[in-house]
Amino acid sequence: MRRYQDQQRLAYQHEAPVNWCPALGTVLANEEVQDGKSERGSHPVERIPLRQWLLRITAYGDRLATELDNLNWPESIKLMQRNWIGRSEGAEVDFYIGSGEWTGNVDAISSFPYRGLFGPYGVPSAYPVTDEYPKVLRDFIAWMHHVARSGFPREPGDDVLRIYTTRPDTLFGVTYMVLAPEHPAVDRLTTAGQRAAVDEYRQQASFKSDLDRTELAKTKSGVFTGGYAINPVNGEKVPVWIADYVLISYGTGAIMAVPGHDERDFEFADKYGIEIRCVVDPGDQLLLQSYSPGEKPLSKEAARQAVLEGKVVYSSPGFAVNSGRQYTGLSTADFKSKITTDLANAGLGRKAVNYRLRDWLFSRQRYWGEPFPLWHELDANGQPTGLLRVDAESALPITLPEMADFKPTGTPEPMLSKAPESWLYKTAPDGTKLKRETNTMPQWAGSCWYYLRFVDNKNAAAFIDPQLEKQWLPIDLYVGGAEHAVLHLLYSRFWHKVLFDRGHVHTAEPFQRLVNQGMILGEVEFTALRWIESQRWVTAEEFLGGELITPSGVEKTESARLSPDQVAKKGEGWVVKDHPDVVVDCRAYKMSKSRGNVINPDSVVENYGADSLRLYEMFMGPLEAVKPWSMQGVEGVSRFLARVWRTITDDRADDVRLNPAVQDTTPAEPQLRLLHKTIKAVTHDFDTLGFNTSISRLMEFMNEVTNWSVRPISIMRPFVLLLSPLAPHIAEELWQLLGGTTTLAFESWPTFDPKLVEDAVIDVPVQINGKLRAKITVDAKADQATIEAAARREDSIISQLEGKTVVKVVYVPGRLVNFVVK
RNA sequence: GCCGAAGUGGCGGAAUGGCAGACGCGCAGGAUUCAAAAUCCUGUAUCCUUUACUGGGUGUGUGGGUUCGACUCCCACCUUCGGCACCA
Repeated sequence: MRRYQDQQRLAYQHEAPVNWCPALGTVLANEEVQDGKSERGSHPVERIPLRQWLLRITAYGDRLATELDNLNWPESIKLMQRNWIGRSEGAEVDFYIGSGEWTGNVDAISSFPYRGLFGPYGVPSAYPVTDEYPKVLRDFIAWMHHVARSGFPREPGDDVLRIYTTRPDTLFGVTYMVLAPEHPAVDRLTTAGQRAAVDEYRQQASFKSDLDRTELAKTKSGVFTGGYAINPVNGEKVPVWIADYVLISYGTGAIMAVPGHDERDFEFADKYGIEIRCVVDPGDQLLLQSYSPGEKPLSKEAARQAVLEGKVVYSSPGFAVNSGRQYTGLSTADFKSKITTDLANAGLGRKAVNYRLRDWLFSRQRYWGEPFPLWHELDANGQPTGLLRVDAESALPITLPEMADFKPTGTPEPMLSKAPESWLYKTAPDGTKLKRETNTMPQWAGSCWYYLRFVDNKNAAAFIDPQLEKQWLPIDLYVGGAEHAVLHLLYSRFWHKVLFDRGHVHTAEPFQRLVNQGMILGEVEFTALRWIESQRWVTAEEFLGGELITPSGVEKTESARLSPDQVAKKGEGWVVKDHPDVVVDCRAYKMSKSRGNVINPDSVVENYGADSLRLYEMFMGPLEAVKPWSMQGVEGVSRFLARVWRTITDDRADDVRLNPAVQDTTPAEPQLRLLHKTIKAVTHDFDTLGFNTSISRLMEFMNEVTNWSVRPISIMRPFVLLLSPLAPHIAEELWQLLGGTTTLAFESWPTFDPKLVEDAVIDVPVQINGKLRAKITVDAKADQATIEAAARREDSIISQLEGKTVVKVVYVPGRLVNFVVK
């Protein structure tokens, strides 16, 4: 009972190889490791076995994947999460291995007249089994008989290898099996003759880091264990190998290998000379996906022939061949569903779902981080008994102890194990000695629920008031970076669902709409290659060589930065101004310390002010686009804000006072029109998150206003309101100057009068065959006949229409007139 | 290799299928100034044409298509950026 409960818990301890990062002094979750390096700081990550805390996020894998569907998120982020979760459907199948000791005439197994799962004579036990067959075959038949009656066992027995496959339709194409090197059945299967080789391979595999495994992904390696298993669908004996291309942490850590229809298996079988058997006929379709290493593309029919002969791997759907009487001829999809049912009925397999997603490694060895509210029971000798106790709610939150030194030591020992004894130990009322859990939570623990706490952050009785939760959540719009796609944005969805299941929040999803702001890159850089020794530029011609042979030997190149006035545009690209044959690379890079292109916002604030920084970031381009930084761009918006300031204040006065041109008068109609058009445009742009265009609207407004000798207060006040979300500090000051008595944060957003945004006369472009030939100015309410007639009066139109026949006139009300002529 | 996003002046970028290049930067010329900074004004895709800021051609990565009309929609390709990468 206790063990079953522990198997279901959302938080559990588990000993397994984990991502240990010595430089950060902590273990990391899979999501925090990229290309074998830490996501923060790019430090090397090793795999070492450690007992760690995990959160059972895989239990939510299905919901985390399917409930993405109704969210208003970028499709690319949804896809990244779905790929990371990596749900796949297939089947688990047991391959019989018996005790592992196969004595007697084992070759006879393959000549045994096996007729498939449900041949006309029923299960294999219907065949006469005599002593001439080896013991393992008799055991196999007895086992088949047994599982046919008792059903597929919940947990695999020691006498089978349980595999997971998404292609049960290729069971007849199995020519070997592969276990992960760490698989528990390896010992039992390894024969005396193969023992040394197997042990050596396992040893090597255990030292390989994730990075090594990826780097070596090009070439497969493995070792034959010497052992065999029996394929349940045809009774064949199948050699069992170990190889590190099979991962212990996915599926069952064991696979059936079908080299005819799986590229990895094909590569492996090709290398080790294992039989490749075709069981899927591609027919006349999808042959483009077939793959033939090191050879020229084949014609359609030749490619099909190569697949059928097992010379080329084919992993797409098709029609079954060589798959026994019941299955041959079936389409891949039909085959899958039929054999899955048949296997289940025979107790040999079952439908199964697997996830690429792994449980979330949730403990860290750093000092900073929330301590776990857990105590380990200690026995009389001070050793942990393995039993845990949980802190009472009243003891929460657990605060970190005061420690003089809390820098990471570079060992996996948690920092808190050096905490003062008073913090570390206590005795329970029943006399049991207890020691605190000394791991801490990762930084994600806080970001998983901060948005809930923000709503009600002073509440001492609950983490959020249920009424407030109902009122404020879910979050309508969440702006965040795409780099959190499979980190924070996945983790917090998981926590939110747990809270939802327990009734603490009323929606299953925390963030309704997600917008990814694009990354800001460093300033654009010009770089060109230079020979290190001679410091000469590498010309386009030399570049193809890559190395220069000089009297002193081989000369290498380095890349060097150029200033904008050293380069010139030439055709599509850039070249060095003084050496037009030297190609210059022009692009912006991700900000990084190592590249030295980091822009510190503090120094921008210091030089230009927080409003300029904010306004520039909004003005750079679309919110979601990746954009390079430009100091000159900051200067531009800074100039705009200065112009706004001078337009409203008197810059010749010593103190801050209103510009004499700003007066409390009735605005003229053109002034009102400009204001209302601006209100309309800015409001629209805010709704669509088009902040860059809303700022250009404000700039256009300003370009007009600076020409006005009288600037009515009733025009300037709404303008300041429009500006305030983008440049709040300067807006606030101007607001007060314009007579605002309280902060403009409490003012309501200005509205526009529809009558004032329509013009009385409009310019209508006139096209001939879709080309612009003239523009006419007409009354906004003019009808088609009037506009067409006016267009025909234009000189340029008259001359263009001369001698031609108007076939058709396209008129788009208020937009354009187009004469189609012959 | 697989998946996703994006390609428009010297640069960042703008354009419900309807005037391509708004707005800003940069650059050039001018005003102001003893001078400079700051500020203000004018011009600024490209080629041809004209006494004329005249008129015309070309032009939104490449090639096709749909349409009266395409930066925008469809097909194929190229390039760049981002993500994943033995997941059976």
